[in-house]
Amino acid sequence: MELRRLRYFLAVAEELHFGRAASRLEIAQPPLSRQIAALEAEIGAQLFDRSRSQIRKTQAGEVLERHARALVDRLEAAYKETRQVGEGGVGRLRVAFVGSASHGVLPNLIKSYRSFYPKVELALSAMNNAELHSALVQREIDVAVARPSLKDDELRREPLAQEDLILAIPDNSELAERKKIVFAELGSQTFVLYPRRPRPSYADFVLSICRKEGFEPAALELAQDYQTAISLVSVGVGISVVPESVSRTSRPGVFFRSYEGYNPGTALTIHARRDNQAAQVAQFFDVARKFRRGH
Amino acid sequence: MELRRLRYFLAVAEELHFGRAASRLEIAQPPLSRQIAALEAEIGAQLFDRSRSQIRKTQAGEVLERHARALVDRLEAAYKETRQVGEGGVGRLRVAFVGSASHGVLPNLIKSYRSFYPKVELALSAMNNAELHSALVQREIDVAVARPSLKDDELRREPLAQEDLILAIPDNSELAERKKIVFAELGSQTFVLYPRRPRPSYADFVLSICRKEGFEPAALELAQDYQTAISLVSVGVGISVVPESVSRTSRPGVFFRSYEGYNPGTALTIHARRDNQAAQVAQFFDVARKFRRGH
DNA sequence: ACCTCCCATACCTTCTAGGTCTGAGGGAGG
DNA sequence: CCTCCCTCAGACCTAGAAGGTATGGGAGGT
Repeated sequence: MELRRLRYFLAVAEELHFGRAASRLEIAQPPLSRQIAALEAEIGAQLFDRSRSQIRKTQAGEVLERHARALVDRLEAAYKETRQVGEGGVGRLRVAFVGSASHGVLPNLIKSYRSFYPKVELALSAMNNAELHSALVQREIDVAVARPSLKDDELRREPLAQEDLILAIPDNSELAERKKIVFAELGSQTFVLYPRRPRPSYADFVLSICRKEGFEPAALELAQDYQTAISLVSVGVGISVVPESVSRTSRPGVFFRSYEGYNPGTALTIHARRDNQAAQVAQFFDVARKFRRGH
Repeated sequence: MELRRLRYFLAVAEELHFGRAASRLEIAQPPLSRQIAALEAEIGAQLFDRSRSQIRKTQAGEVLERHARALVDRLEAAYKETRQVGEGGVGRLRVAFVGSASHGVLPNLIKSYRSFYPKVELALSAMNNAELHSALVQREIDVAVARPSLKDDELRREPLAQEDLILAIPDNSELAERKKIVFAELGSQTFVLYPRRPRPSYADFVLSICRKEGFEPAALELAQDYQTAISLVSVGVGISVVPESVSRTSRPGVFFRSYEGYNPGTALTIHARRDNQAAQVAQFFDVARKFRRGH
């Protein structure tokens, strides 16, 4: 059951002449005769009629020829496809990102990657930082775009973007009327934040700004993710501290306003398992690097 | 591009463990590692991630696995089908016969063969002796049923049936009224015969009976084949000498009558090229032999 | 009857796959 | 933190399969 014999068989089936088939295969004629004989023994059927000067295929030979041709072609195609997947030109890349990344540079990065590698199927999903980390560890995703980053020595990381913080304010809030907003004066507001675990969380980060500005928020409201948080703001539950890029998408019921005061900004970082050697991942990182330079 | 490597690859892909895969393949582990490495080099893509204690397939590995499984299965199926065709259980058998054989033992022989080898596809066609011969030589058919036989040392032959001759008479002929018909008294009749070439032909054979009975027919009418001849009889053109078995099928306008006089009978013989070693042919001859004994 | 063509056999050579031993590297447990 | 163990890979040798050359035998053609 070796493919060499099928290839030899096909050569003979096409030439109907052992000598010519052998020279086409660049071997001598006797080894070819032996290989065909061995194939016939292995299959248990005569493949050629050699009784005359002109040899011809038997019925069994005709049947095998059809199959063999399809098999050899298909094997070649399989090798080719496998190689292409290995090189990263085709395949699949599973990317997950924090919800608040979906308005800034990420969509452009995705577009850019897609134009470089149009045959790579992208599986996109939104998660919070904790879910991103576990999905990476479980190998459910290949690339995670986290804010600001995930702490794990198993992961390689690459900064993607740095941006200022701004406030998201309900449009019925008196804050919306003010000309300028000073962060230190927000002590009486309700702050919409995300879950505090795992630490250090984005919530801790925001609270550290409050502390720096000299107050603890009067009230907190926790949302599971960015989408929920911005919805709570839009219905007037409270204000939220968000990356500047989300203001590019306007949303009914929500005003975005910059503020005066401590603004450490926030970063987006892309992550992948160090042991994920897939070409698609390396290429995603390459595109991200180029993208950041151009930005 | 050798199949062995694909089989090895599949074993590793299933076990995800070189040692276990090797023992399943009944080889040692190092040769297996080398073959997989060689396969990866040949394809030009990493197939397994070996960075951790637990091996895992890469994307390329997943792609190749699907293809490889299908390929190995299909090759096995191809070998099996080829073997079966070689053994004659399945395949194709092209049988041609003289038109006058289609009413006697031949239909029963065909039925019998079909019940023994239901998976052999039978291609049946009717020809005259000359066409049978050339079709056999050209390998357009595998088996020829001729009357009485074909003279060619390239052919093996086997008698199938022997039967008496009878007369086919138009129903408006005065002969149809007679109680008994004496062949020697048919000198004034028009005889419907077949072409005289190639010699010796059935026409020569019938004329030799006339000569033996002491006359030359008053007139001859030539038809290309049996079906045409019997049609000419049915419209009153003349009488014809035919094998007894054709009388089993009644035909409007034609009476079949036996006669008194020289009746050498006529034989059906099956033929095949000596160099046609196909199992289906041998099996057809076997069935014919059995059939003749039972008859 | 001889020649020619073509496939098969005999015998030798070469190369590839398999075996054994061993080392390197990571993970787990003391 | 060190050690042991597990697993894969490299070095080296062996064996077996595939390839090469020389030659024989059978069929067709002249």
